[in-house]
Amino acid sequence: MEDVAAVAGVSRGTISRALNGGRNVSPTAMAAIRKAIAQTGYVVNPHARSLVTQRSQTIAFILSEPQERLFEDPNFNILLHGCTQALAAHDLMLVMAIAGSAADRDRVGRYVNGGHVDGALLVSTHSGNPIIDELRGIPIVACGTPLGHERELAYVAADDRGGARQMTRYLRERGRTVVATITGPPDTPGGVQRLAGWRDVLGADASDRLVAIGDYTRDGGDAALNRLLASAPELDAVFVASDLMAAGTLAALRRAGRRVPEDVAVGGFDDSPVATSVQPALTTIRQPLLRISTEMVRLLRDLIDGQPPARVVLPTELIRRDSA
Amino acid sequence: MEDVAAVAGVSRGTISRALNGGRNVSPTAMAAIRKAIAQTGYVVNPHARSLVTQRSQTIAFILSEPQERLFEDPNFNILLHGCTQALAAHDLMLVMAIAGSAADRDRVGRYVNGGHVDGALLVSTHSGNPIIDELRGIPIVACGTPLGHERELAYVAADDRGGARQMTRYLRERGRTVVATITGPPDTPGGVQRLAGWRDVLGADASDRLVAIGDYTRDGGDAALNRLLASAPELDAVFVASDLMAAGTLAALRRAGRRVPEDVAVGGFDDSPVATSVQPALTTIRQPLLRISTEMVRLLRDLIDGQPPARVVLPTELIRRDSA
DNA sequence: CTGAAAGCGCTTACAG
DNA sequence: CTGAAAGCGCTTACAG
Repeated sequence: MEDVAAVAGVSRGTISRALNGGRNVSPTAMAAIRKAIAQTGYVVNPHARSLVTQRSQTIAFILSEPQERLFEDPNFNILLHGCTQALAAHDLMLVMAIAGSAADRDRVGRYVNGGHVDGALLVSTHSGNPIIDELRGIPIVACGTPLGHERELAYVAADDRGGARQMTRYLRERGRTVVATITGPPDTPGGVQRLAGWRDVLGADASDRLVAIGDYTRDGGDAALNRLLASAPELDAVFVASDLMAAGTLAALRRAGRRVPEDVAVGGFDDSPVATSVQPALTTIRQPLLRISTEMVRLLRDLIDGQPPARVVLPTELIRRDSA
Repeated sequence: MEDVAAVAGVSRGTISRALNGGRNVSPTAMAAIRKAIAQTGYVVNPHARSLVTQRSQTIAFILSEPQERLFEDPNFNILLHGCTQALAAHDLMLVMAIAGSAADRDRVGRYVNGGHVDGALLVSTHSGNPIIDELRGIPIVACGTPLGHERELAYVAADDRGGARQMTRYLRERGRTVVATITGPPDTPGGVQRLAGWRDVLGADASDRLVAIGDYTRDGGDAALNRLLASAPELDAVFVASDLMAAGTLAALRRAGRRVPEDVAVGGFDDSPVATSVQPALTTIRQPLLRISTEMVRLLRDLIDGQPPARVVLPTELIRRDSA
């Protein structure tokens, strides 16, 4: 910077002003500085800048899943990609923070609280998320309803309940009479709300026999369907709370000799890449993940700018394919 | 830090020494400092530290794919996860950098050259990668052979050619006589080397009729198989250079009324999650992605420590499932 | 083993 | 519009 100042014939203070918005810099000085920067190949030292501004221009993307399962979830990719791009548009960088184990949480907590980042995007499905309590004073936006923290935390979520209603209604409209469901884990917002949406539509027909609890994995979906086949063998439709589980369901139905959709209609949730990779392709509920990403970033920036935490719930969309 | 010094009754210099390895700090001082830190809740300011050490303790994970296709590739997840964890083990953080467009490359180049990171992990399949030239003087380790930069760059790769040989040999040993292949793009190491491995085994039988060029996408695999069906309708086996393409191949074969593996055996490459999600499950070549991740991090740390660039090639493994 | 001091490279009131 | 100066919070020879 000293060199640039010398070449441009101005003081370092003026260089700094030119670099930061150009307020109070004469056109002449501006031009000289520009030329001097090009000539010297100068780049600002981010640490020196951060030291005084107290801003790092980076955001933590915290993955707080005990099993680190999110890494197998195709939704995660879209979210990560979306957030990275949305942040980049504002010249913010994303740093990955995996907080699976207690030790990880500790490390991530120290990192985040240590002033490395200006805020955090929190991605986790389970409630009672222990990392939240370790993050003190830093702006946070959660992805999905943060069960148990709805009040304090900003978050962006898809309309899980509404989406579940859409799908269940669709299955009934197609003439299905016994619509079972495979849920997500009961300690996840999707697990709770997608089940609630199903109940909304079935009303008095929502018997417990028709409910199997899944775990958002393919194998879990497979196993859950087998349980349903035992408790409600007459079922002719299943609303499965995630596409990945629905893929397992499809396999289980095949083994059981039930055709999809002829014998059993299967409706998924997510519209993740697996939806089109399985056979038959899944009729499902699309979560607007890209939109969720950009909204998360918007909310986080607002938070950093001192605005109060906000919540955004985004509508879902029914995608018709072959499984129902 | 001033506060801690006051509470512990020592100078800031001593605190700093205690924080950085504890060299030349008496046990008494050490204990007092520890207590003072706990009492005050002190955390070091990373920017101040980086300003003097010239180290940021963070590494860029650069995704340099024109189409940003890597985000749809399940291999990518494993790699990202593996790298994040391997870095975490050394208290290094990973920052995502997407360099798809020219504008992105510019941004990432400025970021990386600006001293934000201590090194970079470069993930990209295509050669002639323009970002490489923008990264000056910073330690880099590439994932996969960086075509055109093999000499200067450190990299970690799976043994593509050897793996292709394994698979082709396997198909022949199973009694298949006309083994076609669907390749990756010719400007990617996998595209080149997996084809070479196939040629190694087929020798004089490696007719161009049996080769279709793919693009590592599902649809590309589908289309490529259709071309093979036209140029070599008698084929009874296909070695497909990626599992994702193999998934497309399976779909195309189904439409063509050819049974897998009875009529046509299909061998994939990667052992990515799709391999087990398709029907029939893919016989494939496993790339040791986790191992690749840890090796990349090891090499990068060595590089940062001033050692010369090294190359590591890791063996692959044949995974037998149902498609061949 | 310890403290005083210089210095890392910026930004930002402040006075002009 | 501009420059001189203070200060951001650390680390690291240096002298003791």
